Order: sequence, then structure tokens, then C-alpha cells
Amino acid sequence: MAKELAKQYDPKEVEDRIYKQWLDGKYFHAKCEKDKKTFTIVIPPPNITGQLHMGHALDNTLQDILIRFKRMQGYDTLWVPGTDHASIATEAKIVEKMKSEGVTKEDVGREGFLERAWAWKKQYGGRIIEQLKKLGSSCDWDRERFTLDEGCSDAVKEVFVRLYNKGLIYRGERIINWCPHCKTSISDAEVEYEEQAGHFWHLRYPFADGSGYLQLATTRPETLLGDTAVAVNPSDERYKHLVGKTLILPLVHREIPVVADDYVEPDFGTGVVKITPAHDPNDFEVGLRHNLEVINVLTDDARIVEDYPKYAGMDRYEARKAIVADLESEGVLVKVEDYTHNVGTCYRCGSTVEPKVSKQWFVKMKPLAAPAIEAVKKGDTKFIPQRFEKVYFHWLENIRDWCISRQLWWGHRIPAWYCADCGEITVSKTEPHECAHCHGKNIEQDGDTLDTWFSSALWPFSTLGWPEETEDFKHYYPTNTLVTGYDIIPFWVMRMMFSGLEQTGEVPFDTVLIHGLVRDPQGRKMSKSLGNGVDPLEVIAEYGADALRFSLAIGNSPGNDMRYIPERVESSRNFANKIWNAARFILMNLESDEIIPLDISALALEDKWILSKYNKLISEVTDNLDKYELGIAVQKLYDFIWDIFCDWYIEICKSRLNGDDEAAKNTARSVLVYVFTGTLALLHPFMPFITEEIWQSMPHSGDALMVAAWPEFGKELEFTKEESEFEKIMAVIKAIRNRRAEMNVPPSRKAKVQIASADKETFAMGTAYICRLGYASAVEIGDKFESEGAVRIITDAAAVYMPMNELVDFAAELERLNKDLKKALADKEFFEKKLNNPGFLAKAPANLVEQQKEGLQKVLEKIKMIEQGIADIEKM
RNA sequence: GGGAGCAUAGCUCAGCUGGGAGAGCAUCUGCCUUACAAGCAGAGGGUCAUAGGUUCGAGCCCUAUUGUUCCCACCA
Repeated sequence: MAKELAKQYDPKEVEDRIYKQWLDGKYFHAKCEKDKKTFTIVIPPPNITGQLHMGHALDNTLQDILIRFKRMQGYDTLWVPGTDHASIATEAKIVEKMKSEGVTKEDVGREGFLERAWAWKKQYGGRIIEQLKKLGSSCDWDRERFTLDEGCSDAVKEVFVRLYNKGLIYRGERIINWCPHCKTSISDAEVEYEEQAGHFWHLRYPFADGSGYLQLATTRPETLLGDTAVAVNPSDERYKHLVGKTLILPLVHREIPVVADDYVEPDFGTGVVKITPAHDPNDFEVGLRHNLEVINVLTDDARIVEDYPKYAGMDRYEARKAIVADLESEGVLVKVEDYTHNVGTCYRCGSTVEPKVSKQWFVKMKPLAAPAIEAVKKGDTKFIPQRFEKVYFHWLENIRDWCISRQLWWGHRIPAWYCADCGEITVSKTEPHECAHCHGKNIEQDGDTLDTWFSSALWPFSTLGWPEETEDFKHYYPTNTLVTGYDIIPFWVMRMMFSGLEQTGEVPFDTVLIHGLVRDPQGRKMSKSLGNGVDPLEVIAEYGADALRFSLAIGNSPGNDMRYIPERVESSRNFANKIWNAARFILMNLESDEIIPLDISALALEDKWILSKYNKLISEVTDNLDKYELGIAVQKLYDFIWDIFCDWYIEICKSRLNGDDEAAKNTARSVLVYVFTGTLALLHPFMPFITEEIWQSMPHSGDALMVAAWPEFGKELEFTKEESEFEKIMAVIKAIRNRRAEMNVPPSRKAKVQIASADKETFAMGTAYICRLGYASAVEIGDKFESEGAVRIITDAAAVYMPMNELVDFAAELERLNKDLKKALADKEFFEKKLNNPGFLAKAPANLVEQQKEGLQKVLEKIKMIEQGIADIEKM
């Protein structure tokens, strides 16, 4: 019953249909099967504002490969999907949209704004989910979560209250990073430093007693308004005697002291630093040590405050100009130098961050960091590749308290209420009716929301129902593999680790698989501003999801960046087509949908060869996947399918399939289907759509490949002897093709082939293949041939003669044989050198020594045959 | 200033616990051989950055150097 498939694979016709079939079959849905081992992944939740980009495509392809592999292996697998509310990014987008409508946040008020935000979520939150489906992601969509949904919000409140009660969350006035554009505080991890060209303004601050000046330099002259001291190093002989004296702050004419502090580097600049505690983190520390006044000079949008009428309302850069001009006219400015320095910018909007003293909520990090460090040191959680543990340790070991409050509306509102009567704070999961301290009714909730990463940090357990002891939580937590890019280790991985350990007492996952960035063909980061981003959905539309997935998986090694090369997707597409056509070939040679059982006793030499190869492939691919070597696994599948199965086995089967021996035909069919469907199973995690489509069209048992069993290595299919025998035949065929190509003999011109070999039986079995693949008209096998005028080819196991006298240039033949001889003699030396080395014999593993001996033996045989050939020609 | 990665064919990259260097693309030569020209059969192309070291044996391990990329660190 021959089936007809289209000549070329058309992913568009297949993908949506297959995906729907999987959904209808509920194959993605985890059933919480108590008796099975679990394998769980939680998705790194994409932002609701986001669109699928290559980074997502890579990240989710890797996760899907792992989850499909484990599912086929029989694990109770769960891949939890969801999205992140992304407080700052989403709020910025909504504000931007409102701006185009001419409305501000203040105009619509908190309630009105949140209404708009939820509407936005409803409109765009589903977009990226649909895009993930296009990729083939086998997430359990019934368990889709959102960081701001009821359950996740409950977990957030629970954690906040717990940490507060343990004293690990506190509110305090600290210097924080302020984004004047987003008008919120941001955490240290959210600040990106970039080198910028600036200036160094050298200034002279006069002493109050008129005894001269102190010269210093600054990159930010506008902060002068907030200076409350000038500092020198206590051991600096030049200035020791000046400590304690008073200076007059230029322009402001305020008296400020000279203090001594180790923070000052005597060798840098003049060794004198102006101290602005309100606008510099180091100065803030100095201020604390010397009890200096903190004078804020900037508003929330980085304009000068009203206390300085001359500059009030100017933004920081305008003010800088004005102040520099005034300093110059007052004779305070000594000189200006060009200077490049690191400037902190907001990772979301890119504005220059303003260090600012403000009252915020913090998580005390030291006590939380310690167990998180310990867990990775002990190996409870492993990073792949391991070197990323260093990044992780470095962050945790140098961590400062985490500023978690944000002056935003879109997010989890801080569950803290302030009492107007007694001034105390009441922290509660549920809305309190009175102050917990004085029982006053005059309480008001904090207006701020939490850092978006506060909720992401709980993702591995909040999505499973925690703090409730749900079945899901009990069964699937801790999760297994977290797949993410190295760029978010400090934002997310680290925070999930300490949150998981603190709240559940367990690490949230046992393995962190780190991947790199997908860059453009020139190696640049894909970015909106460069316009070099490649849209995965366009690639899918053109080449198919399988081709994209395959391209991302092959040649990718953990932790390393990769480039997106369009040609590579094309070659992946070609590979999909190759598989498709192999399927067409097999199908057109089948007569029924029934599986023909393998009959070991009926197998031909080539059947044993391919089965043995396939058997080996199973164990290698499984092993590579177990070790997270996805790129290596998929490379092996590619080589097997294309080079071994298609180019050799299918070709060789043609003799039998075109013959009249029905029994032989059936054997060939049974092996073709067995090996091919098994290989499709191995490839399925990488290329789920095409493998599923083909598998279902072939004889099979079960409803779908994605829920079929993963192939297993079988001792009974190991045919070591037959493998090497068949490879001798392959070597002869390759050698014949090679010679014919060199001589420009077209395939249509057949030639008789004579094979002289000690392995007569093996070559007798190979006659049909040599005819077909070696373009032979007939094959003769013997000990020796008197073929003086023949082309002769020497392999390890045979001397091959092709009597094509009229085409043979004997001088060239002689030259070639001499070249072969030279090579063979070099090989002989190679083996002898090793085998004559006592160190090698004593220390190398026995099987290796054995291999070298065999190699030498083969080479010696070969040399003998070549010499004979040379002698034959010379005799003529 | 500290840390890490990378340096392998013309290009982009693999290379698992050390055992005779691989793929894709590109180039060249033949082929429409009834699964596939998105294909088939061949070919050329590499001092594995440099210098030392460990080892019977190094692309792989160690040290130094050079180039390059990234992360951290805010000497104002």
C-alpha cells in the first residue's frame, strides 16, 4: 500500500495541525502521577510587554528538548509556563501610550492607571504565549501563571510578611539608585555602567579664615550645592594640619568642614574630595562616619530644588552649565580637563541614574546569601557549565541589601500600613483595620510596589501553589532544570536560590543550564536601536519551526554565545527535507501499515550493520542528553540520518527492494522502518513537528510520537563483527568511486571489478552493493588476479582491480601507487614508533595498544599489496 | 583594578574523561543514478594564537605572553 507524500516538506501545512493534535491529546498536561519520577521545568517568564525574540527562541527550544526527552523516557514531566508583569517595563510602555493620548498617570489616578494596565495585559499578555506555541513548546498550558495573579500575589505577601517578622525586611533611609525618567528607585543589579566622555572641573574652595584655598576636582559640579564637607586622607602629610578647619562653599557660601577619611586616595588628583552625602554612595558613607548633614539638591526628575533660587527648576545638565559659568566668574574654576568615566544608567530606559538618599524598603541580604552560597558549594544545585558558579558566588559574596520598593503602580503593593497616630508600621497579609501597635484607625497603606524580581524570585514554588501545600507543590517541587541566559544570574537565579532555601528549605532546582546570547551574523548584540534583530516568527514562517530549533540546537554549547547565521537555517531546512524524502522512499516501498517484526535470523549483513550503528546511536544520544550536551547529541543524529542511513543504508536496500525475493524485501522493509522510526524518536525533542508527522504516517503503535517510548540500547542488536565486515566493503566502494572520479569516468560506464582478498566471504556478501554503488558490471573475487592492464586500488583489506585498459595511464597509475606507498610507509612508522616505545607499552591502556598492533598489521598487508601492484606494472 | 570566556579550514562553529583534527556554508570536478538538484559521487583547504612545561602521548592539563569579547568594581 504505497503512500504518496509531497516531494518537499511543507512545515506550514503540518505545524499548526500537529500542535493542535498534541493539545487535543492533552499530552502536555502533567497528571501528577504519584508512582512516577518527576521532571519539572519552570519557564523563565517572558514579560507581558515582550515579543518573542531569538533569545526566547533559544531558551525555550532548549527547555522543550529536555522536557520532551524526559517525557519520552517515562518521567511525569511538567513544564510550567507563564508571564511576568515586568513592573517597570510595562508601566513605562503604558505611560508612553498615555502620553500619546495626552494623559498622565496623575490625570487618571492609581485606580484608573491599573485599569489601563490590566487592559494592556489582557491585550498583549497572550501574544507571547501564542508565539511560544509556534515554536512547538510543550508547556502545560493548563497551569499557565502570571506573576501578578492571585496565587503568586499571595506568595509575595506571605514572603514579605515572613521576612519582615524575621527582621530580614526593613524600611530605612539609604542612598539608592534613582531613575529620573522612570521616577523610581532601582536595585544595584538594575544599574548598567557605561563609559562616557565627560570633564574634570578643578575648583578652589577658600578657607573661612582667608588663609588660602584647597584645590579639588569634580566630574559633577552641580552637586556642589549639596556639599557638606571636604575630605582628605588622614595620613596625607600635605593636608594633615588642615583637618578641622572650615571652608566656604563657593556660590552657596555655606561653611563646611575639612574631614579626614581613609576613603580618599592621596595619589588621585589633588588628594582632596568634595563630599556630597546626598548624591554619591561613597560620600554618603563618609557622611555617616563624620555625622555630616545630608542635603538633597535634586527633585525626583533631577531638577535643582527650590532652596537654590538661582538654579531652581533647571535640570541637572542645565544647572551644571550655569554653575560652571558662575564658578568661572567667581574665580573658583581653575581648569577643565577632558575625562572619561563610568556612568550608571537605568537598564530599562538608559537614563543616567542619580544616586539619591531616600526612604525605601530593603531585604537584608547577608543572612539569606550564606545558605545560597553553601547550597551550590555542596552541589545541591549545579551550574552547567560550572564556571558560572563563580559569577554566582561573586555576586552573593559581595552583595548589599536589596532595595525592593519601587515608586510605581503596576506591581505588588507593599503590604505595610503606616499609623498616623503613633507612627508605627503594621505589616500584614490581609488588610488591617487598625494599627497593630496603638490600635488607632488612622492607617494608610504604603503607596509603593515591589521590585518585579521580588515575585520572580518565588516563581519555582509560587507557580506550584505555595504557600499552600498543594499536590503539585508536594509532587513537583523542587524542580529540576532551570534554563536561562548568563545575563540574568544576578537578577533571577540567585534570588530564586535564596528565596527557595529560605521559604521552602530546599533548593528550587538541581541544575542551572546556562546558555549564551544569540548575536547577529557580525557578532553584535541584536537590538532595537541597531535594527539587526531577527524575528523568530518570520524564520518559522519561511523555514519552519523545526529548522529554527535545529539551527539553535546544533553547534551550541552551554554558556557560549552564538551567531544567528541565515545559511545555517537553510541547511537545517534542507535536513528536514532530507528526512522527509527518506520517509517518502520508505513509504513507497511498503505494502502495509503493519509493523513487520524484526527477524534476527533473516538479517543481511547490511541490516546488522545499520542496526548495530543505530543501537550505538541510541546510547550515545541518550548519554549526551543526560549530560546536557544537546549540540553534540543533535550533531550525531544529523550524521547518522544523512550519511549513514540515507547515503548508505537506503541506497543499499534498493537492490533488495527492486528485486524479486519477497522475503528479502520484507526483511529490508522491517529494518528500514525499525531504524527510521526509532531515529525519528531520538530526533523528536529537537524537531518535534516533522518527526511526529512522519512517524504517524509510518507503521507505528501508539497515538503520537511525543508520547512514545524513548528507544533503548539493546544487547541483541550489537553486531560488532558484522559492522567491521561491512565497513571493509564500504572502504572498497569508496575507493572505487574515488578512482573513477579522479579518472572522470561517468557512472553510466560500468566496469568489471576484481577483488583479491583474504576475506573472500565478506566480499562475496557485498557483491550486490559493489555493483550498485561502485558502478560495477560484475564482481569477481579471488586470491590473486592476472590483470596487468587494470587500475588497481589498495584498501586495508583488499586489492581491487578494474580492467579499463583503454582509460588507464600507466605512468599515472605508477605515480599514484607510489604515493599510496609513501603514505602507507608513514603510517607504518607511526604505529611502529608507538609500539617500540616502552613507555607507551607500559602505560597506555591495553585496548589501545591492541588497536595499534592491529593498525600496524593492516598497514603491513597494505604495503605488501601496493608493492605487488607496482611490480606488476613495472613488469609490463 | 579584579574575574571570566574566546583564539581550530576562506567564513560560522563543534571537538565529551588527554590516544592519528570534524561539521555546515563557500570553492573546485563529475553526475537529472525512478526518495530528495533543498540532491548524489568526489577533491582541495588546518604548525589547533605564541613560547615554555607536565605526560609514553597535548587542540584538550599547567605557566607566561599577545589579541579579542564580556562581567564585576563607580579613584572624586
